[in-house]
Amino acid sequence: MLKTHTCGELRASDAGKEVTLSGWVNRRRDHGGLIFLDLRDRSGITQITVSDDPEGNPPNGANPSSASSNGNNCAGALATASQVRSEFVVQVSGSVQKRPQGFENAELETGEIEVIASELQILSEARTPPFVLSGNQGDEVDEAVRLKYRYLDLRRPRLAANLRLRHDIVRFIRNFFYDRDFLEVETPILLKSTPEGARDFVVPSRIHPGRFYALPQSPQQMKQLLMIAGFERYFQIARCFRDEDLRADRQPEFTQLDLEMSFVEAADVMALIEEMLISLSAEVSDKPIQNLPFPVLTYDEAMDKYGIDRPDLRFGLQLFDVTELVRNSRFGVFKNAVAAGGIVKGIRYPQGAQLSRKDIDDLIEYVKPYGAKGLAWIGLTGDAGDNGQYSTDNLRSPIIKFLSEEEIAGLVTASGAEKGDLILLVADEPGVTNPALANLRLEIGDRANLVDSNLLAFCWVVDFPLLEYDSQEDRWGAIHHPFTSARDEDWSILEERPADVRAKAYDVVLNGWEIGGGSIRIHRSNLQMRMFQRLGLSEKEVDEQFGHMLEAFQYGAPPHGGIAMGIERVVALFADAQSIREVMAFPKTATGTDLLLEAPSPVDDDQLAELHIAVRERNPVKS
RNA sequence: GGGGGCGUGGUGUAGCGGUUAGCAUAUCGGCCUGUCAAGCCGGAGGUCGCGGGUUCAAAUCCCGUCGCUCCCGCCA
Repeated sequence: MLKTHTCGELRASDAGKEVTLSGWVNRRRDHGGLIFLDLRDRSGITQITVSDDPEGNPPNGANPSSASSNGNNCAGALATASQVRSEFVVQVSGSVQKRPQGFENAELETGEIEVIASELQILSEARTPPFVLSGNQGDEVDEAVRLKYRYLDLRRPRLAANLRLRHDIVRFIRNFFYDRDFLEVETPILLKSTPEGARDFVVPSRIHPGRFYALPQSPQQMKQLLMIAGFERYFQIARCFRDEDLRADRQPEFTQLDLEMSFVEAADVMALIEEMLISLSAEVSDKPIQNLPFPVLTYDEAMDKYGIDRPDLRFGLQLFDVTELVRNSRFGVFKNAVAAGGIVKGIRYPQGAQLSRKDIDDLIEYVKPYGAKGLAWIGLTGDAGDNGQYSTDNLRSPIIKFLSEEEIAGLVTASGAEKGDLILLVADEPGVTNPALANLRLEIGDRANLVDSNLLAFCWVVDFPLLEYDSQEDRWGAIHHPFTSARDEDWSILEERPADVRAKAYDVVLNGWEIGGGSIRIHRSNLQMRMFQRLGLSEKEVDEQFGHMLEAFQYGAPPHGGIAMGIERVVALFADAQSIREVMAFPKTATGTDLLLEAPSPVDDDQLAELHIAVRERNPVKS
């Protein structure tokens, strides 16, 4: 070994030891005849002190010792140290010394000691890095630069800590399921394309011209087949691929904790995952869990109170519904929206009544991407009268003149607003009103500083609808996936009232991020067939695409269900990262490129020919 | 597919119609024995993403394009 100790382990109790360390030069502080090197390896940083004085010099020249030579090479080490630059890889031998009193560094684990170098050897020189790797300055650097030099970015303490945290989390998860008798099984990466769900990444077959494999969006079918195979408890840390547009929390390839269990009901899977998440949180985080056991919301409750199926419960500000109150309002925006089948909901902005017109306009702009045409707003600038009601004098609002006293009173009551608060309202179809207010709620939480970032607010969302109508394709589609079972009592209305069928599905949410979702599956082939038909697949299509599943269900399929959790999202939440890229070693950009490898890239014509592929130019050059 | 933001020495930024394109940091050289964002002195480094246009004059205004990013659609 080129080192006897790591750069993170030496303490005052090691004083006097002769050690050899190897690592990267984090920083150099050159005082001429005295040079300090901060030597970094993955375990930490140790200060190396290099001078031409082999005894190690007391501070401030209080006791200048003679430059006696005792056979080591301090002068050589000093000369080498003056050559050394940031990120050089060096090997140092020397003696561990307690630092002189007053010169300890409390910032460093090893800050009580320093290594007085007797030998210093450059193992590898380094070009000047494109950005500063020590400290946190690199956080400000353009992400494109960081991605191109990802191997340098990963030397930075924050990124390195994120990957270590990810390792700790995955190790914890594996051990948790090993201990509970789960079998870890690897499933294929080369699978079969199916039309349901996300767009597939596709791999051409050389041996079978014109045919393609698909990369797994998740190992869904394989894990169900493993249940039919009798394994009863399966899990896998599985790589998944989805060819869809990306976001801060979505990458084209990502990792799931995928698991499946036989002879269970939803409550069994939920209890197990809840236990896992509770102990995982205790293991890797100092933050307390806000509510135990995890609150369970139905989908309808979540949409009603938060406008979204993944509510951030770290703060209140529930939405309120005033559709009935304003159904016959003189205010046309409300009345017309309701008449058109829409809803009118709102949210309270605590102490928002005095926001500037610009701030309010910003909120209106904020809501527009979600389709809302605007925000109606009422500021409670003054006090309520003796009767508890607000008069026009004590309100600030462009719409007040359109509202009756009853409507104003009703709005104030429904919102729970008090003096100084601002009421914000959206009137539109539910598919616009809810997302607009849900995101507005987050924005208000942020602006009004209502979010306690030191909390872990887990919750379950259950009773999802099984199906949703796809107006573009004019058919019903599975919200979760086509193997999800309806609740037993709802099978009878699958054909007649598909919108009302609830699924045996459950999502687990942490601080407003959906970190996992699962369901109890259909395990009987006749019900699965009914489901496929409900989704509008012809018998031929079912046979071609899912025939193997239906056939498998005919050979003794146990009742089963499971869940999948997004590892990157979990790690990002525990790491306080804004993007899952921050917890991946080599992530791709928002357009799916790899700036380090420069992928995707063209391939040789020969290679294409072998795969029976012809590339069609997107914009043919006109000759 | 759509919308917003950003793009100026290596990095982070100021400048937003006429500047010698400023600052910080990194970098290079010199001095320096107690620093830990070391300090002090000095130097080098920019065709302002790219292309086109407007103008006497463009980093600055306009159009296009490329890249990064956030969001909508999409993501069972």
